[in-house]
Amino acid sequence: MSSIRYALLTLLAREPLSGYDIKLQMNGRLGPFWKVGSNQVYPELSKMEAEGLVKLQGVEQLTYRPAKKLYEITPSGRDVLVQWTLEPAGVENVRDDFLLKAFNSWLIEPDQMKAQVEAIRKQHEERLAEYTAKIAELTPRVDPSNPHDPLASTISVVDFGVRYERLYLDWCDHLLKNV
Amino acid sequence: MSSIRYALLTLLAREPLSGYDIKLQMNGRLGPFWKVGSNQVYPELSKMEAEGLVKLQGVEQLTYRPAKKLYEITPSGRDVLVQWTLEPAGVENVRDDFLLKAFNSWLIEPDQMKAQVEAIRKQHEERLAEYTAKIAELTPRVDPSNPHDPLASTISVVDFGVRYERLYLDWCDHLLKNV
DNA sequence: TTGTCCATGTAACCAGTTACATGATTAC
DNA sequence: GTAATCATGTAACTGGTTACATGGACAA
Repeated sequence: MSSIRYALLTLLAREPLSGYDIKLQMNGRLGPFWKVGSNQVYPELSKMEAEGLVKLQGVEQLTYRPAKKLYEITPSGRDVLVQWTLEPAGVENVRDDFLLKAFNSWLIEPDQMKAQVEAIRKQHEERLAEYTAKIAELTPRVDPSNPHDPLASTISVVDFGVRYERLYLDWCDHLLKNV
Repeated sequence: MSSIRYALLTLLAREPLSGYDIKLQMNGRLGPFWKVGSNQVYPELSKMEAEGLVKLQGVEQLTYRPAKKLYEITPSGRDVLVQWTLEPAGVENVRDDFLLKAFNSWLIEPDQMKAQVEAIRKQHEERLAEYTAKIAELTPRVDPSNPHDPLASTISVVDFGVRYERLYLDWCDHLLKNV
């Protein structure tokens, strides 16, 4: 897995953002993505600024509020991002505690397992609803004549999320039948 | 995400293993799981031994080879594992570099993206074949009369893997159509 | 002779989480 | 008066990756 560096550049390639904005976009649910903490975002932005991948576009100061530092991507930052995007990717392992718990289901009673599956199923149902709503919101705003519309890329990724949540629900149903 | 501690106990609950065996089982592909390095396994086993979750069952010494330390789970280790398995789980984020690259697809040419998708698709196809073979191998060995057969739990998890790889392939095909 | 397998382990480093700190403002 | 939001940042800790070290056996 690569550093969060590319995740930051990915968002900045679309629009100028502050560290705080980046945190919101990542920890909110624009796609089934990363989480980041402030301790990663702010130092990384400073580093990238020093390396010229990003530059301070301006500071928004609303008197009573802390100053907001808006960063924009530089041409060289964009190059680095494009370069990375073109590098071949590898398969990532799924790391999900619930899979490990399911692997241990033989240790517990079927009723207990059933309760566990139902609990996780509910949470994934909620995510599915969020992703579906997001797709419904974005789809009419895509410009189909533009092969470089970022929204189309966003939808592809959220679509992955929808498919993933559906798979999770199907799998849960399958477990419930066999338990 | 929880510590590898539970991953180690999960494997030891089924059979006594050495640190090396654990590494092989995890980094090989019994399920779509964790990877671990020796630097995590050996110290963690020592810690767990000190806490009485695990104990040294014996040492296998084949003259010319390094001594192999076999650990087995203790009743208290089993308790801890069962307790953890019964704790409610949360939804885990999918963290896959390729999703981030797909999110950047608007930055590159459709042809370049097509090549990227085809490359990752191939790798996921291979994984699917592995998982399918694993299921075919395990299924006839399950004891259906035993509701606590660990093999059934293993199959459930590998089945998740199969479904996941199918989803990935479908999604790739969908991308290839729209690019 | 170069490399891989066996089996243990250590060292150095990078990534990620949780918690804390500031300080004004708004909402309950 | 308590908590949340905005926006920056630091500190301490845990988790994870990569590389290295030993040393005999065996295969290309």
